[in-house]
Amino acid sequence: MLDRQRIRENPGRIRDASARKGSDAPLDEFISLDAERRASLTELESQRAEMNRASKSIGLLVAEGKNEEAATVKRQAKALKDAVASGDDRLREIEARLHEVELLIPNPPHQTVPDGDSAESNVEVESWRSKPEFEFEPRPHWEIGERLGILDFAGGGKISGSGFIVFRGLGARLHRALLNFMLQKHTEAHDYTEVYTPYLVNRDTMTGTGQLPKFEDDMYHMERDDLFLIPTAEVPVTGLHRDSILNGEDLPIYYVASSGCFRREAGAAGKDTRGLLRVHQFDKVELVKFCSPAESYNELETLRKDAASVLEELGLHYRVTLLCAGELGFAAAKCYDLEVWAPGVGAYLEVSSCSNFEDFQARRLNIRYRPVKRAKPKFVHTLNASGVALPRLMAALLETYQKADGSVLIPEALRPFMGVDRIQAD
RNA sequence: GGAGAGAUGGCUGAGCGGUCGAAAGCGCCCGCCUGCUAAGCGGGUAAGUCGGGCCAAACCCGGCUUCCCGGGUUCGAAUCCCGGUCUCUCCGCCA
Repeated sequence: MLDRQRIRENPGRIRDASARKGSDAPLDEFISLDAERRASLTELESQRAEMNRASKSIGLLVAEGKNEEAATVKRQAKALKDAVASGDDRLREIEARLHEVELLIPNPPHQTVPDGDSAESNVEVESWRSKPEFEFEPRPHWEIGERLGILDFAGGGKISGSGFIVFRGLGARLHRALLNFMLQKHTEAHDYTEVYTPYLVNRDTMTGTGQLPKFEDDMYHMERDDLFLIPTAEVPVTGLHRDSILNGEDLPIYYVASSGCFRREAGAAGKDTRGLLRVHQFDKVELVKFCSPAESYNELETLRKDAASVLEELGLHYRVTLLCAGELGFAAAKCYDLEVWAPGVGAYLEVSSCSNFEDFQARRLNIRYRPVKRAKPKFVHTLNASGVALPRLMAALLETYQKADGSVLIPEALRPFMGVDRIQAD
């Protein structure tokens, strides 16, 4: 959600920005509704002021015992009441429509975001180490996993359907080890506060971070309770400070949360879906920051480094791309993708999106802070990054550390969490 | 799931048809006092929005809205009535 005044004063700018994102935001409707709202608000308020004055004088007249005069004013007030009521209904209707429309306007991209409408226009900004060399043909993780008996795709399909996965034995332990490794890193080395949140959230929370109303089809929805399964911990963690005024001295606030993530992946059927590449349920460690507007772009850079440090410690080759405007999410102003190299699949896998939402989510969620004591509250900036998504990380890890004999070496950093230094077939 | 209690400003908490945007206290801010500090004294301290004071920011003035949310009664609702949400207590159920 954008500052209404910003749209009002610069509709052309916002229109261009939406176009860069490839969005057909209903700006004309917004502008006319906004004008209509302000006109009827002014009118209604003057009517209401008149009525308030009348009511107040009745109170005074009654107190003075002038009952006949009070009765006269009462009759006048009754007439005013109807005018106010109808004006109020009209305003409410306009406001509701205006709000619906404003929720569909995307966050404009930051000026450093390149133009473009496909992944080809993304800009690689960094690359860490190089692709590992193999003396044999590296296998994809689904082959490695099934040969070792640690990934059970059939089991997931049987109990839930395609796109659901079962980890077994050391595979399940590797899953747990990776989560613990990442959580420990972010809490101890990077000073994030760990939180554990609900996996089911209400409609308001889902709207606050921008998933609703546009992307309802991508979400699992519990109709009976009108609750949604979270697609990322970003949703509950960012929602944590909804409707509050934070103390400026407490900023920045850093949170890390490990959670299950649930995505219907409607429309993505058949695309990069093999193995662990695209599943309906996966675990992810998420980093979320709340900070002042002046700091948010610095925070974005450190956020990205914090997320990438996971890959570096695990010795996995990755690259960082700056997303072009057309690839940028609805709510983000700027976003880097972290892509880890999976030698078996022969592709870079997106394991983290590091985004600055500026005040877009904060406005929807009404999260503000006081820069200094007694100052007016301002909206915070919110950021988040995966640190990182688990299945694809595991895929890259299995493929990078596979050996000719089919076993997989466990990287040094992970051994304390695994208890073994290698996974091999029984 | 059943029964009961509650929801008021940054916090605690009073108010239970009119002058209440709301007592009092805490916290915070400004000032006074005092070698310094503490204490004391005086004052100020909710948010949003619209309009005006200047074009913008700060600030000031005025209107409107907001005492969990929605609806109703009334000229007038924090206060009365109805519905809902959440919190707490007890019972039931349950990992």
